This record gives sequence, structure tokens and C-alpha cells, in this order.
Amino acid sequence: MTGIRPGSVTLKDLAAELGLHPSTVSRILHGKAETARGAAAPVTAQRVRDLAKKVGYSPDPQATSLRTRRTHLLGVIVPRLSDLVLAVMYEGIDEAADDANYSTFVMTSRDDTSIQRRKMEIMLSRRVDGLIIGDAHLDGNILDELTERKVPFVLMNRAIAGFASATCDDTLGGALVAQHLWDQGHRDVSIIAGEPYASTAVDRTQGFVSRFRTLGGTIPESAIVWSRFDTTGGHTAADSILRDTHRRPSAIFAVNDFAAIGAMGAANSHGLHVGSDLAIVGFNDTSLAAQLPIALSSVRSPMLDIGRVAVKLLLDVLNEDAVESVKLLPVLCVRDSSDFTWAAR
Amino acid sequence: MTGIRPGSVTLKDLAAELGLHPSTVSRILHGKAETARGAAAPVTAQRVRDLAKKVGYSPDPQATSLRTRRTHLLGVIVPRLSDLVLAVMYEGIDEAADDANYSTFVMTSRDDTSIQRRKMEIMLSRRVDGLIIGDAHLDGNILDELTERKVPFVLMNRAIAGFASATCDDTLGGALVAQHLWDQGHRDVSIIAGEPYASTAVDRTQGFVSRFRTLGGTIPESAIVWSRFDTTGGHTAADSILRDTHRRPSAIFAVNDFAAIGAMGAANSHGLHVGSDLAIVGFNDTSLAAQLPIALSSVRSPMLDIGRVAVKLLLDVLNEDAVESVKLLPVLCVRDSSDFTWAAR
DNA sequence: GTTCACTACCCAATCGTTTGGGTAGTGAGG
DNA sequence: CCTCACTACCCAAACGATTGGGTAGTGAAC
Repeated sequence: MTGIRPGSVTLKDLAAELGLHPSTVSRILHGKAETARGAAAPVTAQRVRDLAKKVGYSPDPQATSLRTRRTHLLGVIVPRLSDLVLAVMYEGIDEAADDANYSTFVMTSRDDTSIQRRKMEIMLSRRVDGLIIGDAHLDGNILDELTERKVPFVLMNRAIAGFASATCDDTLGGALVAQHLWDQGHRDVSIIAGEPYASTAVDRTQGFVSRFRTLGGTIPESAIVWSRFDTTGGHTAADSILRDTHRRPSAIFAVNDFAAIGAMGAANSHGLHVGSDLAIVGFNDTSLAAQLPIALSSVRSPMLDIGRVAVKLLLDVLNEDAVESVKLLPVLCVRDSSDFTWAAR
Repeated sequence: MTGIRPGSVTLKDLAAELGLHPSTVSRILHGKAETARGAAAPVTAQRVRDLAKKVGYSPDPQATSLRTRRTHLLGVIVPRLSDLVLAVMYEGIDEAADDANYSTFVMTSRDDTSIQRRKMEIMLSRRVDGLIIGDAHLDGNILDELTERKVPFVLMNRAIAGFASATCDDTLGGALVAQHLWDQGHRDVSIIAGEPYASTAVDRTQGFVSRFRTLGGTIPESAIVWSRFDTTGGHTAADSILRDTHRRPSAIFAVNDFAAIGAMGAANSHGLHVGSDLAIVGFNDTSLAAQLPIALSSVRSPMLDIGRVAVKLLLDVLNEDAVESVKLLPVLCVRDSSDFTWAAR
């Protein structure tokens, strides 16, 4: 690293220094093995590589992609990075992209479809090679448009039928919780279901409901409360559930840890002790769950891997390989917030 | 938006369509008012703009920056995005950058100086216009190197003497907590101090200690425990504090909300009720603090603004304006975890 | 002593913009 | 009529890399 700043030295400089033509230097430094072989004598090649390293040559990505029409840039769009779940997935993306020599742009949409559109256009105008979409809405009309415009993309976290995606098996995750709560003796349960436009919310809820019914339980429609994914959303939802005097559930399944934490707060203010008076189970097993004053049961979803897989899928799309959606397996982690046999009461 | 994909139509296409020269079109579309005036007749200018809009022309950023040597790209480096504090700051950056027509690259370093170096090189090789550094270590030797290489950069969140930074007034924040705990009657306090290489940790601790001593209190060295910034770090630190039978504090100040949450977990397992047996105060007032089963007192730091200010500072540096570090004001939010007058016991 | 196949290179166009420097044409002033 | 200052443009050379297509030179085979 002798160059004051990368970019100070160009291919032409190297060529001039060595008395070669820039094209020759280019082939040596960036060509595939075969091209490089044909391009220069081994000694010359070595001289070039040595000098390049010595002066800290690094190719100008702008120039390269102007010519090649490839930016080695991936666009990532998520609702928000202040949602730990998405942040962790993004860390997975970042790692995988880095390994594959790509860089990523990440933008946030706050789950607002017009912002979503705008940010996507920004990314496309930056000429990203492809898009990882982490904020897909179930009425995915933007996606059809992208397909038509031949923009390479894959979905992450949320799935939409007909598009390649990297997700957790949310239906199974919901089912695991239903089974657990049923086994613990809970017969009256409510669900804090999340946003109805997100497949994560819908699938987890649906997985829960269908398993619970299969086991012989009943879940009235009124027991399913849609909500935001954050703590205040969970608080509000739980509050409305607990205020209903007709039917007070013995357990609540929140499709997201933060909503679950909000629900814990609400339970508290209703004078209920989480764990003994009311069971609560979350989803994602974020790093907080186990550390809470009352440890939260949660379904662990492989967030980091979801991000990594999303990159892999997108790279496959870019290589025009066939791609299949990937559903990663969730694991239930039972903790104090739901580890209490209700039947024993 | 008629173009199938942005990038399909070029300046040359527009020019050909209108029977003009590309340079004329360029001046009309991208020139400053004065240049544009001299470049074309108002009618022509309007024709050009109309066509550009109609066919959805968007300039190729690669070509532009190849020529101008400006990428309109800002590099951001933070320890991790899965730390809510940094994630929120990044959202502030993203907003401000967007407003100023810049895009951002964000990379994570896990506070590892060698990764830090590597990621910075990646960003520089991408030719970012400047860097926002959110993971500065107090022994900031990388920074001297960057200065020497004439890389424009500013610091965020963590400050280092001699470099422009956007931070919270951490010393004051610490002092606020000291005052509060003292007023509540606490005389035996411990500090979960965070990582010693981070100015946030050091300044908050120092601000606390010096105010507490000014008030007449004593804080032995052994009452200050350095730790990681996350929940497990806080748990471990609190555990070691509470296990000490010689001296059990009535209050703990954790310089970070997550560490505070970990400390709550530890208090729990020691059979202490947070709020009445032990006061705990965190820092940053993340969105979780108020929602926890026992609401956490915390110092609110303007995280979003810190991000926004960082962008502003960096843009100033890029414009070669003089820049001054900015310290934003923290506000103490008292909640159940410390709202109990000790003196009344 | 041609022809042939290599080897080890060079040449020039190209990607899409920007920008310093022209230059025809027009109308006014002297 | 000539000069002068505009106006409204055009021209061409960059920026740094890539890539299809050369071409001199060498050694061997026929």
C-alpha cells in the first residue's frame, strides 16, 4: 500500500512503467488463467504482478463497470435496520457478499410501498447487479413489475408465491409453538399476529392455528390480533387482548420477539405475572429473549443463514442458474415465560 | 418511466433523437443554472427535459464518476448493525444522505481493528467520497493514517481528540445519572463501564464518577467493571458485582441499555428485585427500555440526530468548509428500575 | 525457403459523461 | 462595412478499464 490513496495509480501507469500496453497488463491482472497465459510470458506476468502489488494498484470500479456493465453491487431493501431481525439478516448478507467479492447497498422502506418504490429506483439507478428484497408485501405488484423489467432479484425473510426466496419455515415455526402450548395444557390462547401484509406474520399465525385446531383446540377469530412488529405494537395488542373480560387467554403467541416484549409489559400493567399467570412465546429468538428479567420462550430462526442464503440465491440468479426457494428450519426454545404446566393448576 | 431498466437510454440517445450534441444535452440536464442558460435556448432546454422525463433517462453514475472523480457515495463503518444504537444512527445517516443525494455503503467491523482496516480499504477501493467512522478506538492510529492519506472522514458516536465527530455529550450523560442516583439516596454504586477502547464507555463512566465524587460520594476502583456492550456482557459484569459479598451496591449504572438488560437478568438470578432491591440505569434509551417488564431508566441520546449530524459534518469536510465537532445533549428518563427513594428505606 | 503454428505482445474502439474550447449566425453600435 | 458581443450550439479529448482483432518474430516441418 504505497499509493497515498487507492486510485492514484492506473493501468496505464503500470503499463508505461513496464514498457507494456495497458491491455496486456489488464489481461495479466484480471484475465482468467487461460487468457492470462496467452497474454504474456510468465516472467512478464510476474513483473507486472509484482509492480502492481508494490504500488498498491487497485482497479477503478467505476471504469470497470462502465465497460463491463457489471457493478458487483447488490441492493438490499428492508423495512428497517433498527429491527434486530433484519439487522442480523443483513449481517449475514454482508458476510456472504463480502466472500463473493460483492458489496451491498442497503436501504430502508419503513414498509411503505411508495418509499419502497423510490428506494428501489435509487438502487437501480446506481446500477446494482441485483436486488435482495426483505420487505415484500403479500400483494406483490412491484415484484411483477421488476420481473417484467428483467431486474434480477430474490426475496428474503418474507416469501411470495412464485418468486425465489430465502426464509424461515414460518408455518412450521407457528406449529411448534401451538404444539408446545397445547402440551403445557393451554386451551385458551391468543395470537399477536403482526402485520397482515407480511408472509412471516401470516404464515406463523396460520401454522399455529392449523396445528392447534388439528390437536382439537379452538381459536376464535377474535383471538387473533394484528399488530405492528415492535414493542409498542405488541403492548397495544396484548392490552386489547387482556382487557377483554369475556375471555382471558392463558397464553399468548406473539409472532415476533419485540411484540412479545411489549406484551410482557402489558401483562405487567394488568397485574399478571408472565410465566405463571400468563404464558408468552415470541419468535426469532433474538439475543434479548434469553436475557430478559423473565426469559422469553421463542422460536429460533436462523437469521444469519437466511441472509447468507439470500445472497447465494441472488448470485445464482445472476449466473442464470435455476433457483429454488429455501426454507430454513426453526427450533423452539422454551424458557421461563412459558415453562409452566397449565394443567397442573 | 418508460425505459425497461434505468440505463437503457443514454445521453447520446437523447441527443440523437433531438438532433443535438450530447454535450448540449448534458449541460442542459446537469449544468448549474448559469451553464444551462448559456448552453441552449429555453425552448430547446424544455424539449430536452421533456424527452428526458418521457423516456426515463437517468445518468449512468459509473460514467459520471469516472469523469468527475466523485461517486456521491459515503462509506459508513460501525462495529455491528445488530446493535440497535448503531442501527438507529445509521438510519439517521441514511436519511440525511438521501436528502443530500448521496448513497451509503455500510460495513461492520465487530470492533476488530484488522477487520476495520480491511473494510475501510474495500470502501476506499470503491472510491467513496468520504468515510463516517462509528467504531473508532481510543488509540486511533488508523485515523492518523487516513489523515495522512488525505481521506475525508468524520467520527460518529465515539469521539477522539483532534478529529471531527458527532456524538452525544457522554460526560454530561454520565453526570446526569450520578446526580439522579445520589438524589435518590444511593451511596454505594457500581458501574458496568463497557469497552475501555470506546470513548462512549470511558466518557460516560468518567462523567458519572466525577459528578458522584463532587457530590461527596466515593467510588472505589473495584466498583467499575469493564464489559462488552451487549446483554451477555452486562449479565456477566453484574453477576461479578453482585457476587462480591464485601460490598453490594444499591445501584448499578450500565453505560448501555443492553448491558443494563443483561444486568437485570443477573439481578433476577440473584433474587433481587430491580427497582426496590437494586436500582439500574442504562444509557441510550433504546425503544426497548420503556417497554421492559420493569421499565428501565435510561439516558436518552439523540441517536438519529447523531447520524444526521455526522453526514452534515462529512459533507462540510467534502466542501472543504471548516468543521467543529458536535456534542448533542442527553436527557435522563427516570422509570421504575430506579424510581425508588433509597433514603426512605 | 515457403508455409504454419505459436508466442507475446500491441492497437483501437468502446462504455456514458463532462468540460474546455471552438464557431456559425445575428443584431447593434460606430 | 467592420467590429463586437451575444446566443446557441458543436467538437473532441478526456476519465480507466476491457476486448476483438491484429502482427511481428521465432522455430519447426515439409
